[in-house]
Amino acid sequence: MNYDPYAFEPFAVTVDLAVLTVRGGSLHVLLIRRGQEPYAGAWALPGGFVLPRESAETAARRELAEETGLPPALVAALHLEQLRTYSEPDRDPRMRVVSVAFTALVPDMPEPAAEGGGDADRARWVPVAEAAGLAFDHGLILADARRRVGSKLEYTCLATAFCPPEFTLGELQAVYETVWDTSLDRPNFRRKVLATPGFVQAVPGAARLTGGRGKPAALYRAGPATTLHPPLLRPSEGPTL
Amino acid sequence: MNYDPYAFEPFAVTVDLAVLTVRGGSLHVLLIRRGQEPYAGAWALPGGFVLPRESAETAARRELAEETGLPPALVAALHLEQLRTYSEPDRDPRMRVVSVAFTALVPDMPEPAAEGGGDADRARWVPVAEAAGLAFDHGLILADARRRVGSKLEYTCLATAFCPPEFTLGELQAVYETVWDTSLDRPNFRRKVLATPGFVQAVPGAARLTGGRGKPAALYRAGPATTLHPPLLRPSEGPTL
DNA sequence: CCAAAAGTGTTAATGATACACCCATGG
DNA sequence: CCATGGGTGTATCATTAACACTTTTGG
Repeated sequence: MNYDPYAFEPFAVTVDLAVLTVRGGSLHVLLIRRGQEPYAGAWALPGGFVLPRESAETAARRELAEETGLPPALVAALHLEQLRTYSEPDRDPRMRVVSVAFTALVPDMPEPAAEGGGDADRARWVPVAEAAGLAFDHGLILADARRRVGSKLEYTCLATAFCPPEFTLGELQAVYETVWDTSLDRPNFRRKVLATPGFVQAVPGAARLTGGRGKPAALYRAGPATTLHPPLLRPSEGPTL
Repeated sequence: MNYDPYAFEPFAVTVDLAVLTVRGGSLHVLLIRRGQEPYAGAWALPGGFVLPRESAETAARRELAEETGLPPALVAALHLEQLRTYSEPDRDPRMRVVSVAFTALVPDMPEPAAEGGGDADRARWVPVAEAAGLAFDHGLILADARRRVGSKLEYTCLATAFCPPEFTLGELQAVYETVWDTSLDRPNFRRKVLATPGFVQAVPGAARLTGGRGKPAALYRAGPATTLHPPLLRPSEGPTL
């Protein structure tokens, strides 16, 4: 164990973020269009270098704020979770780059471009189904993030992170249906959610007209619970984590 | 995004391994006694530098083979899984070290010291209950590993990784009871395991005298399944992952 | 025969599934 | 008044949990 800082070819340490949201019935990911080689013109996950005095978590929030126009308050509060670290020697053609990948879940929001600032004009929400040919190994990272989010919905209360502060049970169900790409039985979903203590809390008296037509739906807020016991298993297939 | 390799203070990238086993009714972790400062004399997780042309996974197996006397065949085959990456700026007092932590599960085996070679004489199995005051942030890593393993037992077939190639259902149940620190109902455990296709496969005709007394138990091998559907939930508390 | 460990059976409670049905709103 | 989405009720089935019981071995 030799700790001379210059004993080895230096490693660069970066972060990459798979920021997911549910928009109009399909899962979207926040991508940046690359301006330089390699992969110039290709879409990539937002990310960048970890600075000498930063943890990876801190760097992830900083890069997200810099590269996208997302409001700082949202970036500070959003649910950020380590996915895994990607360290294949040739994942970046220029030098040795080890990247710590994170997953973040956000409610639907306007295009980041609208907010402006920094590199935000190159950031866009892209349906994951259309996110092929990403730069570096970002396609792999995105696939891992989807798998992870899908299985976390089963046994955690994470789905509320995809919803605005106040949401209807129909919206919450749409999150599950979008991420899992299945349809769920509404009455059963509703009972399951309401039977789990601390998953959601009713907002007294409030209601929202969802799509113009139909009965106004009651509003709920995310509750204090973080785990789902027993879990809400998706139909027929097994989680892979 | 500047990719000059020397633009930043260099980061060292290391791996740390939380290698767990079940021995005599309690969970043990493989530790190395440190020979040099800092933390000289303290126990630490095995680990070391990622070399310039290695992935973290490769480095983890190499370091494990070098630092402990574990047989190379076992090291090559063992279940190794990324836990998470620890990147707090001051986690190592000497320089900036980002560490990718892994968890490995192995069946009970002799003390690595007996096998000799390398630094193996400083490696030992220590009950996790007694593993306090570890070097660096290794106490945190170990705690994270325990949590992760506990919740993976719920929804994966991973428990067989703690068992020798052929094992009894009593031994498998002991793995669950040891990791979760609970007791399980034997008939129900048995039914659950046998009802999950591909979890275990009976070894025809074979039987083993477990503790001298009692009826000989049938032997099983790990099956091809990797996930448990529905999960085998531990009594009363929620997983944290 | 007794203790210990493996293995089988039975029942009640719990949770999941699949529906049928009613309510409130906009057009 | 009807289409649409929200919300309730209920019968049925699968899974779990609790516990009594039988079997096979060593001392």
